[in-house]
Amino acid sequence: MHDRHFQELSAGRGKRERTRSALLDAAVSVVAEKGMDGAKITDITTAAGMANGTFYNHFNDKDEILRTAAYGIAFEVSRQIDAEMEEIEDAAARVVTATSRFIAILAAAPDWAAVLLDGADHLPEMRKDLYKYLRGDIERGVAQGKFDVEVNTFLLDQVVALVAVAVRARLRGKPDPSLTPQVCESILRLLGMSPARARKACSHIASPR
Amino acid sequence: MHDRHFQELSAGRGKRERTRSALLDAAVSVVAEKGMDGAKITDITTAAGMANGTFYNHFNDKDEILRTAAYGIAFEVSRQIDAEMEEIEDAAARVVTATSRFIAILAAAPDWAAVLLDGADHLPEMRKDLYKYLRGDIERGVAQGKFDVEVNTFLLDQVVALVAVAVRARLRGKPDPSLTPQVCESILRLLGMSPARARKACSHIASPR
Amino acid sequence: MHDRHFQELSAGRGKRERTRSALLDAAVSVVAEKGMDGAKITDITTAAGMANGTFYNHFNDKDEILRTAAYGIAFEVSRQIDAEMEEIEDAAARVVTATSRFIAILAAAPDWAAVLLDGADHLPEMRKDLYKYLRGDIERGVAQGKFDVEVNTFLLDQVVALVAVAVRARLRGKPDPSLTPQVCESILRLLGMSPARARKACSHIASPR
Amino acid sequence: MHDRHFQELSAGRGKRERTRSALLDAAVSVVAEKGMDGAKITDITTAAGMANGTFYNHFNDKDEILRTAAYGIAFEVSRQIDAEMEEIEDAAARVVTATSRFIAILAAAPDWAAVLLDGADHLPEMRKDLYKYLRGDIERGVAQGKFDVEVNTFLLDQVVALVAVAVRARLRGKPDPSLTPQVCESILRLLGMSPARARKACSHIASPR
DNA sequence: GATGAATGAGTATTCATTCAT
DNA sequence: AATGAATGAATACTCATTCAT
Repeated sequence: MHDRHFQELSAGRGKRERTRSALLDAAVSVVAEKGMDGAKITDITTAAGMANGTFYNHFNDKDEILRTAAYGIAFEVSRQIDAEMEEIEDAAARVVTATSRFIAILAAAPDWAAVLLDGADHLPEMRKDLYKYLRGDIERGVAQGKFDVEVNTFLLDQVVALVAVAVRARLRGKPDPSLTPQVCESILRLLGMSPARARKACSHIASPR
Repeated sequence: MHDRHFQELSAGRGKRERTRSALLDAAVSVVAEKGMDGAKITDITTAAGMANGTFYNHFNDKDEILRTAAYGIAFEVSRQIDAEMEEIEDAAARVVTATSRFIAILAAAPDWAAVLLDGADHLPEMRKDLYKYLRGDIERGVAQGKFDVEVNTFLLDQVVALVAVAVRARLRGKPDPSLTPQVCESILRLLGMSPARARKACSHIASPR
Repeated sequence: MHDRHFQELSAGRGKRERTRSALLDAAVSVVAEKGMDGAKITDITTAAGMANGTFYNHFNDKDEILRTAAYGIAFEVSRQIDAEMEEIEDAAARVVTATSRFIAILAAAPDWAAVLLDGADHLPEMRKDLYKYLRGDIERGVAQGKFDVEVNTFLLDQVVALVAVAVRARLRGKPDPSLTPQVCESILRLLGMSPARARKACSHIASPR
Repeated sequence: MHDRHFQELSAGRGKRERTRSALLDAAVSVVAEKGMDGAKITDITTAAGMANGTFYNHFNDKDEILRTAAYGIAFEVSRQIDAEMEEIEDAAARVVTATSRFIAILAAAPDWAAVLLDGADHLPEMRKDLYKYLRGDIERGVAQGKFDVEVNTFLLDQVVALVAVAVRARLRGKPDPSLTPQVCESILRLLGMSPARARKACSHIASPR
């Protein structure tokens, strides 16, 4: 959520940790601007206000810092969403909440969005964790009789793809309050809810900002 | 559908055309292997069995050849699908046919799939054409009372994303006959059909290979 | 004096000669535009409306065509000047006439000027012929008691340099009627005439155009 | 005056400066050997005993290093000549001294001569500074009644051309003690002095080496 | 002879990575 | 640990020249 997420995490820890975190934060902002392929080591160290050689005191190569940054962000986003979902029982509500919160968080932190979207392509392992949560909620919905769908990896891929479309649209254009409800409805339809119930389940969402 | 698609198109034409086509075919196979960013001019000319300088007799830069290749493939795929859809009136059947044929064609020509998937990211104009067809069929379905959905760009993005997920899954794993029906069902659900009708509309599909 | 000087020379001769001449004329205009270093074989053949391979049926390399073109032009310019000087006896008048005619001819044929100026740098042998004429006139002037100077190669270099400065100035700027008289005066001064006599000897010149 | 002029200037300064200077010195010697057009980045770094990539840590392109080198040399030459001219009042003596010192300096540093001669063609701005000094001295001579000439850019071009001829001659052949007096006389004649006075004003010059 | 496609050596430039200070 | 200069492999692109048709 913050431009200096990693530095905040390492506050109080040793100098080494702080330097490392500054590089991670710099990497995030550079990737947001230029993409993972376009990000150069020099861009990152410059953004961090350091000499380029410093990079290699903390990371072995570009891949390592990008992976670390992407995982760090994915972890933080998961953490935030988890926290807000603790008390929600209804599976449809859980899916809707997770989706809308996910979009809201990334809308508020476009740099993170860029890193996660780019990371999803370049770092296939990253999806796995995400899938665990998602699968749980969907299976819960099937058990509750709310969803009518076969739960498999391919389904999860589809759901994630829809969320990604929404995030990308959110990044690209100006805020559109109907975007989040739309994609939530789509997901619920995908999971087997009728259009009417899907709409109802999404009616209370306010798209962020 | 063939590894030498462009060469076949140019068979009988002059030497210049044949060389150009050989480069296009080489580009396709290189992109399939390394992606658009990873494809180097040298890779392409080597794959085509030519000197690197020859490339520049036919294209100005990587972008030009990749764009040409991607459009050429998109055109051919569209042509094939179009031909098969001429007589289908029912919008749901049209969507299902287009989707399943699209997946089938790309499953049989994985190199093409790679180029189109990569091209969809790098060549935004390429989506536009695709969208025109798609939008027509979906609007027809709404008019027919089959679909219950607001037709906008964001919706088209979602549908395309689902198809892309299917193609990617198809490329990645071994053939799974349930994959195409699954994604067709998902799309129909997205468009507002009930799970039951969606399933029925997809029941006759045989996933390719 | 003409854009197609070499073609005119070869008119009536065989096809081979005409093609060769077309290349020479093309070379002249390309060199005028881009300089000797900047002129590419392709530029020349394109300007001549031929395929690039044709070039090598007539010349071994770029150097050869440029040298041939430069010599051809130098020869033609010499010829014209010579013709006009036949009857002039007075050495000062000869020098003034040769200089002013030289400038006038090149002012009327800027392409030739570019080739000769560029050629003077790249083709040191070219100067030799020029020097023979010049030396004769200057020695005549010394014999006539008009000039007061030691005639050596270095002196000729100086005279030629002054002429070149005038031609360059003529090419660069808009016509200035005082330019030719000025440089003629300079040359006569260099050769040992008093400012007053030098001026008088140049007073009748009209700078070209 | 030295083969390592730039390195001497930067002696004692940081490593960065020293490397940069080594490249400048290398550039000077490469240009002396092959000319500005013929000088390749690789030639320069090789001559400096460095990897080619190092070049780009210090200069953006060939133009930048050549311009820097040419200006650096022009500055040093100007500085040396200026120092020796401070107390000379007589305009003719100033012109003669500047000219003969200029030739002497470049005769002792042929690499510099090559760079300045080439630079005069490629870097038109470089002439401007030179012209300022020259114009001042000539106008002074006119005011003193020593020179009889109209002072304009074209005149300066002529004077500079004569000096350049002398430098080139000096570079080409073996030392000729009469060369410098000769060109000085020529210049004074050009400026309107009589052959006799011109000769006298140059009589004391000893051509270098 | 003319053609023009193919060639490949030559050159500039970028950038991840190393390493002496 | 931090620095930042140096490195050199990788890559795009140009263009004189060759040669089969």
